Amino acid sequence: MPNERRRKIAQNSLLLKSFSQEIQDMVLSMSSWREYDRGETLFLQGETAQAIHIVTEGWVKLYRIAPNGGEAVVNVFAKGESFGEAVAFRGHAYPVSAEAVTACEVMRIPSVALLEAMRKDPEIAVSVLASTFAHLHSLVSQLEQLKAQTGPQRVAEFLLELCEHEEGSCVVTLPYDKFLIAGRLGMKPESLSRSFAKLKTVGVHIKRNHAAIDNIERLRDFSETDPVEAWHKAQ
Amino acid sequence: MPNERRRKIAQNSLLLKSFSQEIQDMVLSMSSWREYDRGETLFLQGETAQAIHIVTEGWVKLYRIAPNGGEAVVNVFAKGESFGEAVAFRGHAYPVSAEAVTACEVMRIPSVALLEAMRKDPEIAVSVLASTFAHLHSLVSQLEQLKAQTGPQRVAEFLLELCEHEEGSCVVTLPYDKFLIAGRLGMKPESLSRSFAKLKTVGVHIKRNHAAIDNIERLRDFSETDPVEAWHKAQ
DNA sequence: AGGATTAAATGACTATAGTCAAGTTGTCGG
DNA sequence: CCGACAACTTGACTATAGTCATTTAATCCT
Repeated sequence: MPNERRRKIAQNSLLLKSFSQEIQDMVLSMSSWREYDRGETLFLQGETAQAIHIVTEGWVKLYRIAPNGGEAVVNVFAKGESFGEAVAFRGHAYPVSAEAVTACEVMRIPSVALLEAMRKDPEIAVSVLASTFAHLHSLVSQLEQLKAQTGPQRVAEFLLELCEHEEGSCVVTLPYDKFLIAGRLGMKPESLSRSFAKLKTVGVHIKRNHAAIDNIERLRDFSETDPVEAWHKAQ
Repeated sequence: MPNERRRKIAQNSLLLKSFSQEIQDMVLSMSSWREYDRGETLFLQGETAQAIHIVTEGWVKLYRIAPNGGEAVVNVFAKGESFGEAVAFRGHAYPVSAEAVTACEVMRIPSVALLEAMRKDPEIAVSVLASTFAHLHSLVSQLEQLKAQTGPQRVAEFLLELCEHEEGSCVVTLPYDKFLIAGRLGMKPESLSRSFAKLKTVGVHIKRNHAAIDNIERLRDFSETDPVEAWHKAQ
C-alpha cells in the first residue's frame, strides 16, 4: 500500500491529476510499488505490457537496442512522470526497454485498474490520451532536434529546458550523468564534452554536475540560430 | 457527404475499423471531406486542433519547422492512415504542420464526433489509443534509426518497409519523390543519392522511382549490421 | 520533336561527429 | 592522506554527412 509521499507524487502526475478523488483512490489501491537499484531493469522491449509506471523517486530511462547493437535513449523520466500508458492499455509488447538510472521508486498501475476506472468514467480515457500526447509531443521535439540542430544546439536546448526562468542568468543541476545525457541527445560522451566546451563562448560554464548560464537569452539565441551562423559566433 | 470509396477506406483505418457499424455511420455522417492540391497546407503547427484526419487518397506529410529554420519531416501518411487523434481529442495546438505532398483527398472527423462516440461506447477510447500508440511507436522507431544507424542503413530499412515479402527479390515503387524521402530519413537529397549508390553493393538498383532488390535478406542483413562492418562490406 | 524546366546524380570540399587512446580530475575506501 | 577507480576531458585521426557547383537525365509544354 503506497505511503503518503508516494501517493501525493502519483496524484500530481499528468495521468492521474484530473481524476476524481474516488477514482484516484480506487486506482491507487490496485497499484503496487517497488524500489530499484541503479542499473536494474524494469522491463525489456518485447515483453507484454500489463501496467503503467509512475516514477515517484529517481530517474528511469527508456531505451531501445537496434538490431545492429546500437543503443538509442528514447526518453528519461523524473519523479512525477508516467510512461507506458498507450502500450499497457492495449496489452501490446513494449517497444522500448526501461532501466533505473539512479536508485528509484516506481509505482505500477495495472492496466486493468485503468480499464475499470474508464468504465466508471469515460473521461478517464481523455487523461490517458493527454499523457500519451505529452509523450508523442516530446518525441516529435526530439526528432526535430536530431534532424534540424547541431550537437551544441541540442545541448543548449537541453540546458534551457532545465532552466526555471526565461531570462537572466542561472545555475542548473545536470539531472543525471553525462554519459546518459549524451545518449538522450543522440551523441557520444566525447561529443557532449566538446559541445560544452563550445558553449563557453556563449556564456555557459560547466563545473561538476552544475552548469552556470550567464545569459539565458544569449543561449536561446544560439540554439535558435542557423547552424552556419552559430558556427561563426562560436569561433 | 462521403462517397462509397472514401467511406470504405476510412472504415478500414486503424482508428475506425473496430467501431461498431452504427458508430462508424454516426462518425462518418458528422465528417467532412476535402481535396488538396500538391503543396497545399492542411494546417500549421500552433493552430488549435479540432479534427482528426484520415487520408483517403494521396500522401500527406507532417513536418516541423525548427526555430533555426530547419525543416524536420516527422511522418508521411498514405491512403488509409489517420493522424492527429491525441491532439484533436484534447483540443491542443498541433505540434506539427501538415502539407499535401501529392494531390490528395482527406477526411476530416471533428473531435466532437469522436467524443460523442466515446460517450456511447467507452471502448472507442481504446481504438483512439491504439492509433495513437501506432504513431508513438513509429516515432520511437524513427528515433532509433536516427540515433543508431547510418544513412545507408536507414535507406535500407526504408526500402525493406516497402517490401511485401520477407525474402527473395522484389521491386518496390518509391512512394514519393527523393527530396521528401531524404527529409523523412533525416538527410539531404545528395546523401540519399549517395546512399543509393552504396546499396548497389548489396544488390539494390534504382531506376526512376523503382528500386529493384536482388535479395531481401541480404539487404536486411546490411541494415542490421554494425556500422563499421557494414562499411567494409560496402567497399 | 526540341528547347525549357525540374529532378537527380556526381565531384570537390568542409564540417560535424565518431573512434581510439592518453591524460586529467574527482571520489571513495582504507 | 594516498592510491585505485571511475567519470570526464582532450587530442589526433577518420568517417559520415552537409554544402556548393556542375553535369546528366527526365519531364513538360507548345
